[in-house]
Amino acid sequence: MSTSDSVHSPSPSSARLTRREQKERTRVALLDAALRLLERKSFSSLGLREVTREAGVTPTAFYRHFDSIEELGLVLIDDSFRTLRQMIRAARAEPRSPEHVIRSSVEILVRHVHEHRLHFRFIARERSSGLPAMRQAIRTEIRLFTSELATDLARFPYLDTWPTEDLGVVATLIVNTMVSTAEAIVDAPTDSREAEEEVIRHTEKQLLLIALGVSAWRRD
Amino acid sequence: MSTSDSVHSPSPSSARLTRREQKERTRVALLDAALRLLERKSFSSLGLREVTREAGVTPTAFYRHFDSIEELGLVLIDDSFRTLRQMIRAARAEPRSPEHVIRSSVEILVRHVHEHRLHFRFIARERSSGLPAMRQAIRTEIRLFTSELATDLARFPYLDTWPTEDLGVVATLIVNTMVSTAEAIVDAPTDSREAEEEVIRHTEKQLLLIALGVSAWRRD
DNA sequence: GAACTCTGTGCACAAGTGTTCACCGAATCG
DNA sequence: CGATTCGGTGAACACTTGTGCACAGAGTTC
Repeated sequence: MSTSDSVHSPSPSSARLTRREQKERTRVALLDAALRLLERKSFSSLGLREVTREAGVTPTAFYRHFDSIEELGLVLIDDSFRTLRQMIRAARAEPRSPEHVIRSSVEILVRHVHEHRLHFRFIARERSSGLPAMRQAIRTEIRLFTSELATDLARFPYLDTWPTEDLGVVATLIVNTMVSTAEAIVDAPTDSREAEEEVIRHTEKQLLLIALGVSAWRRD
Repeated sequence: MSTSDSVHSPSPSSARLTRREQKERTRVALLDAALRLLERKSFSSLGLREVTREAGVTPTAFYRHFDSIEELGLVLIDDSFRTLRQMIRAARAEPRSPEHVIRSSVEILVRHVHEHRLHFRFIARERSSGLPAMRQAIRTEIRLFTSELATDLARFPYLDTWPTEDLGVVATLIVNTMVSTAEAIVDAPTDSREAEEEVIRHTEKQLLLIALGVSAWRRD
């Protein structure tokens, strides 16, 4: 039990806190605790008391921050997708020489999955299992990402003449591949470097295959 | 509450039952009840009492059939994959003219998802969320399917010269696409015919794209 | 500095959970 | 037919859960 420190007795680093700071501190403590527990459990089996116990807070304190665990879950999804959007922005900012776009995209994905492992794990878990509200939120977020990718694709020469539907099909295929890759990395044991290298190699080949298919598409 | 019929008072169709029959009957009643509940809940939040209540049986009766709910879950996975293997056998038995292989494969997948909606839903849910034992079981089953597909691919002309690793990459890509499609269909509202038509059309295009990519692969 | 605000506490409660036990009645067996 | 087996019941247990209420004590405001 390492959670013996009460929230009331502040850590030695910060002598005294304003109320806002204090409240925010236990709020993130609750969110972190939940995320930590969600590494091993699914959200639907997550208990309010369980979270507060992990956070080192009484159950009743929970209600000062959230009306229910569902609400906390939605905040968690929001946070998770915030980091994912950061990733996408990073990927777009990258200087994109066409021949290295695949390698660098996969590299960025892998790095972000490692840096925000718990967030990705949580999304992967709840994507097809969670409460309807969560699944909906996740799905629309992924859909949004997909359509952004489609408009990005439309900027490439040759692809700019494609109908939007077909661009969407390609984008969906790419996103699905990326999602599978992310899930594979999250599920893989943390230490096995070579297993991950294999996943990366496979993903790059799959994306290359898709790219080849695209360039052969209307050549009949 | 339509579960008022006790298991003890046999349905009028079958006057008297042997003990084996009777036991098997409540066993499948438990499994069916669980599967029914799992359409709306995730397995980790499934309670023993909940299942027995839905099945119209006392909680203690459960232990006459399973040691725990986890065990019931594994049986459920087994059953689910039994139907999936049926599907694969059906797909392989189909006369496979190369130009229609995509259309017929997708058609078979869609039909089976509809006929065994609850099984597919269950697998989709627990694939990335369930207990470790379940996830492991599901993953190895999908992996097995993938490698079978890879050996099938190796029988095609032109592909028979490919290294097994690359065949595996292609097979994985195809299976991922199929899994995504199955999930989309299971999640879609049951009535919307046009939404499903769109999913089918997209899937076929994606598979065609992959096929094109494959045929362009070593032409550099 | 006094009055107030608010975040966290402690206690209580009803409801639900998994599991054990003795028991019952009908199918099975000698 | 009598004895036995066994799939079901019902009551009881020790817990855990979510939630409500009164209260404490530190931060805030006048």
